[in-house]
Amino acid sequence: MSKGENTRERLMDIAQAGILSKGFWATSIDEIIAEAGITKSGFFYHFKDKNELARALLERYIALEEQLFDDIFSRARELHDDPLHAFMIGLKLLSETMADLPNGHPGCMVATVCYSERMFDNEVRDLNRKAVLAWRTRFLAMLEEIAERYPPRDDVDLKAVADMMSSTAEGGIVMSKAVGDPKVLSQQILLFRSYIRLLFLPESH
Amino acid sequence: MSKGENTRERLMDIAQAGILSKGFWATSIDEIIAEAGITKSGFFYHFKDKNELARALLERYIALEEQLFDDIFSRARELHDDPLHAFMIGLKLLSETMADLPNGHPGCMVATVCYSERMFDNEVRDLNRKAVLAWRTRFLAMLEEIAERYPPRDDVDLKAVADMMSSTAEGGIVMSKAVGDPKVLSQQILLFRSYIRLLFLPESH
DNA sequence: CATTTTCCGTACCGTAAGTACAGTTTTTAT
DNA sequence: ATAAAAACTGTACTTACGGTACGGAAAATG
Repeated sequence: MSKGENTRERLMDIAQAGILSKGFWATSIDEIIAEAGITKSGFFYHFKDKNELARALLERYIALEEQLFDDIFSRARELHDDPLHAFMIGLKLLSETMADLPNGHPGCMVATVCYSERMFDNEVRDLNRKAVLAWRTRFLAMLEEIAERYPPRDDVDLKAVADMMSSTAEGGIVMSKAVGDPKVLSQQILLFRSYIRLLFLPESH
Repeated sequence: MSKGENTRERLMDIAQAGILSKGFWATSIDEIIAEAGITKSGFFYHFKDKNELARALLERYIALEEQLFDDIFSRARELHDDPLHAFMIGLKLLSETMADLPNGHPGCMVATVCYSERMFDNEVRDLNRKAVLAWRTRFLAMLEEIAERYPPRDDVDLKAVADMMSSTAEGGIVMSKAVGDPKVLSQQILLFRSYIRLLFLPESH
């Protein structure tokens, strides 16, 4: 990593920490550059305005999430060949990963953008939309494979069930932040897992 | 309603619309007073600062939500005496109510506060926490009544299931906003309903 | 009719985003 | 070693916003 890239990453780290706890427009550039030990001109050399900072942060965040999902669900598939059981294992791993975050999940950049959408340009909003639709596609593929082998016990739209994974995460993060209890998020993921079990797993009499 | 209260309400209406679409700190006082046709001094007569505006908005929002839940689930109980079926009817009604919102759900003030928590004082954050805990209590009571008659088919913490109602709503709102499709929220509520059915309703062979 | 409530007008302060632009240091390629 | 490109610094400025201070006026109310 070149020196320029290094500084850029550092600025983004500092910005993200502030943004997820205080909100985007409450995190000042002055504050970011003070912590980074750089001047304002230096900041604007890397990002032409705050919107570009937001875009960069969102892109990086989305890529990291994709990586996390890839890691967890491919690991789960290694542990069990059946798509349903692998998915269940993956959800357990995900729940544990979330529970192990020292101060709870810091917040989702996607939700941050949603709750101040008008302040970002079309490019940022579109990036956000595409990330969520990519999650939908990812989980829909898993669910379709599951549904082939295990007929669902309720007439549901699998696309909506795929969205439920993301929705559970987003909702869980908000709830965790609201009540100040990091456990709520992992608990909600486990409840989604419980739903998947009841929806697909045949009753064992 | 006196003239003062009237103006106060109008200011809050304008502020809320801006806040839910742009975020709290992106909605300027100048912008609010311009739309309300009032001066800055007039604004600060009603709210000593923006924090007090946030507190007032949150209080009003929470009260309205409580009213909505009261209406829907008491109406549902009128339609069916059994707690499980009444809950299912209530969820259907809630889903329809959300689907009927012309431009989709405008956003949840509770989530807005969560995603800029450090910018609000303890009073506002505490108000937020209490509202979420009140939702938990409300739905937990319903679920306990259900669980008495219908033994759950999975070993779950009913408190977490109660939280799942709020989590589904919060997550659904974020997802709806992200993909730009108001239907996602009502869809997610119906999936929560599907979970409740599978969790409590005995299999009909 | 007196008083309180509900505002208006104006002037001001500090902070933040962003611009402009010239100059300087540090890397990197040749 | 040196030229060129990359990564900044420094200063000065503009605009917008949150918030304060304070005197006064219109309007509702008892």
